[in-house]
Amino acid sequence: MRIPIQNVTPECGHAEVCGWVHEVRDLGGLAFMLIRDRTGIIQVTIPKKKVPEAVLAALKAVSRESVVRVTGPVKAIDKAPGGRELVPESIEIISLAETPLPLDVSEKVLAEMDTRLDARFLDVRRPRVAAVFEVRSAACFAINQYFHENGFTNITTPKIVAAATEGGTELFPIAYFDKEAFLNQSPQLYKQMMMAAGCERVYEIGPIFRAEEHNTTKHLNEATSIDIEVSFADHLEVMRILEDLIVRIYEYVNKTCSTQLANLEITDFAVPKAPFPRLPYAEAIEIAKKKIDEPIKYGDDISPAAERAIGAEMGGHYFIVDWPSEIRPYYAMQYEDDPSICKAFDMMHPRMELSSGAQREHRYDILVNQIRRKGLNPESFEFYLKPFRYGMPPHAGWGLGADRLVMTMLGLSNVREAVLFPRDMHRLVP
RNA sequence: GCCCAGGUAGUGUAGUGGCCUAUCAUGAUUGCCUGUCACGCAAUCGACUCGGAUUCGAAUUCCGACCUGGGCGCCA
Repeated sequence: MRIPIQNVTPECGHAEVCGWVHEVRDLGGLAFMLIRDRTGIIQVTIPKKKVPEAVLAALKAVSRESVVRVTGPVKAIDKAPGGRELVPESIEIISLAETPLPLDVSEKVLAEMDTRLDARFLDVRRPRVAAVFEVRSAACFAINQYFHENGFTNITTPKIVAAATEGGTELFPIAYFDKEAFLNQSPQLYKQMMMAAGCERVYEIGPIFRAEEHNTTKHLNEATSIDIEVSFADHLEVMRILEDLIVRIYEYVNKTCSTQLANLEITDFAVPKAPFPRLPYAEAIEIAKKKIDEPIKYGDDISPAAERAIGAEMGGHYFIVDWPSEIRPYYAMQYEDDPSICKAFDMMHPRMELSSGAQREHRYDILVNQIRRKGLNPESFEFYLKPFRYGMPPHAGWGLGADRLVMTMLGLSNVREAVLFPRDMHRLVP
């Protein structure tokens, strides 16, 4: 029976371990072989005069990163790493790795991102890389748990859609039998439709696709979005849900991922505190004006430099609220007393935007007017507008970038670090 | 799409016109070595992205292509 390496102790007496050959050090009459599985590394010590002929043959034939099965007695030895070692009765080479390797798993020489992504399967063998995806998995678990505890229904919406439903971003066209179709940029319209379906509280974690030719460390053409929509809620209520969720994710990672955080050399993991500050857009612009040189005025989008300047001032997660209606989508609800601003918000990490959301306009006539005022034709929105004519509750929601969440939580410099197989302008393989 | 910086052994690098038969590290191969833990020692192997131009001479300068990193723009 195979034992995970972290569970191998002298008390086991005898053990069988399976894993990858991390390193071999041959001292002559004595050799050391380090075996790694996802739980840890164990030293296999081979006194050449005392082990079977077949073990010597395997030692000679094996290459780094080959998969092996090793059996033998476990001994407590102070001078061995972890205080224990395995003396092999048998070493079976299950899968011999070719040499040389496309990158150095033992990290003596660090590879560049492009090289790493080309051989991602080897890259992820590095504990510090695996740790990112283990933390990402823990975060996903915390998210699912939070939503289930809070009465949300998990939904799955189509990723193949007929038309550009929101305008703005470029879509990827695909061949769909004899029709034109696209990869969906957002589940926005579908989750709103689920409000008309009476589901009241829905969430989805899924891929979104954007055909923008951007070339930055925080944009990808395929991203993972965490989306919610809540009936009978306003923007303030879904903002509370969002900050609550962020705190929950950080707490859960902090509680369950100490090994992974150690592998990532993160010693100061800080759980943010709710509530996050609410910074009106107009004030955000004033901060940016004071701190950076470029010309900024009310009504502009917030540039990356402005985002960083405001983030430095705020020092932690925060919301930007009360956005000008003209720079938010048609479906954002405007304030009754001042229609020039709307009930939309962005949730920011000091480094970048993580989420945006709003209370939606649920009143059919007003919504149609807002579509017109954006210069769009309501007739092409019929599939979206139809549910609003048959009993649509007031509702609000947001979308949160999962990749950026992991990136900012772990202080990664490039969003590609947080995605197993990132898709950008240049990369389609593997 | 624009701008900037790059492309040298499997990996990561040094090298600004001749001293390059190209540096160093890591790796691979072989040999020696009984407590390594980035083991050590010795030998060997392995590279200038592609095409064109300038020049007596190009890794190095110029032009073009392709590729990569970063910034900006774009990004419901």
